[in-house]
Amino acid sequence: MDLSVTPNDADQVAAAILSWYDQHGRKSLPWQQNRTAYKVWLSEVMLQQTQVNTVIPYFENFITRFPDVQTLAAAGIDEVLHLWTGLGYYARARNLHKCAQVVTDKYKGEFPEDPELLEALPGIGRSTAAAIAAQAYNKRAAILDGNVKRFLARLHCVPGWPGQGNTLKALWRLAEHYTPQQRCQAYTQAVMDIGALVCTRRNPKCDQCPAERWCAARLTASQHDFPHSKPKKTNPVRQSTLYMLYVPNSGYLLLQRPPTGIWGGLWSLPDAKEIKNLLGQLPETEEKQHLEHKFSHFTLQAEIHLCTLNTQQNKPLSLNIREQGQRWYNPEQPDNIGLPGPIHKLLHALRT
DNA sequence: AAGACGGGGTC
DNA sequence: GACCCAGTCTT
Repeated sequence: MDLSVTPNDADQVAAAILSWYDQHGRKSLPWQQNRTAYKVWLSEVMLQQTQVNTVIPYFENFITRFPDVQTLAAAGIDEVLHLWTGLGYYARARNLHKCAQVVTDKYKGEFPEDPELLEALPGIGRSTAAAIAAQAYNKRAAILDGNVKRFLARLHCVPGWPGQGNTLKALWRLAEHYTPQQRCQAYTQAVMDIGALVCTRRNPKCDQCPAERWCAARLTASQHDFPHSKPKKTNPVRQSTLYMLYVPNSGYLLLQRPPTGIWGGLWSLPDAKEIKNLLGQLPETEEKQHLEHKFSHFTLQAEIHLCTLNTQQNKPLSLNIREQGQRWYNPEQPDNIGLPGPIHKLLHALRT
């Protein structure tokens, strides 16, 4: 690893990056128009582990429904999760909502400028705090997202994969090293753009890169070796049984999942144990479907039991359904609630 | 320090 | 089908 850098190098590299940004950088992303800290924050949280093109429609929907942080703070979590459905990592949506409330109550609706204060807010870590400080307030703060990690790992041939402690430490050191005192808003956008558009994972366009002349990987033709990829392990398979319990004139029974864990806070189908708790017994299965869904860390295989409960049998259920965390869902008139993608698909595939 | 947490895009 | 992505939080 080549960490033999001098301040002079950093100034030159940053100047080249800024010059590249003026010519080629992205300046018309939705959150760059009429820029506010609220928009920057919302986009940055959405962009955690999610790519720009996926985020754009979600961002537009959120801004339309929640034009400012107070409106978002005042909304119900169910509606926030509903608009978030499909983005994944639903803890982000819960933290987003909580953060909006803290900013509204504690900061009178104005996001703080200090990265340390920003990082103390729910859902804002070191990189996102820096991104908000730099992009919304043009303060000097170093970011280190996936794009910047790849760019810096190549620039200095940093060994290891970015999940490793030492690797991350080296990358943060480099990120701090190159971040300039001036024009930090443009610089942070520039390094992200370079990572996304030029220093891509495969087929990097080194001839278009403003840092080509300083890049250790380019010099040794080892761009494809950096950053090292995460050691892979085989994903386990988890099996479960889920019930699509239909009650005429009511809909399908959904239960809200716990706030943490898979599909946290979202509404999903009950499993056999939950059905038994509610009905005292398992209803007769009319039809079975198979569901397979791959998560990043395991594969879910579920057997879906389709059941219909007639009105005479469902007395106890009718009473219990008033409990919190239980609801009927009518696909014909869907509620604005958070539904996991595969569950939404199941509930709406029946209309044949 | 390591693992949990999603769904979509890409090749 | 494998791999990756504008990270953060929990243990």
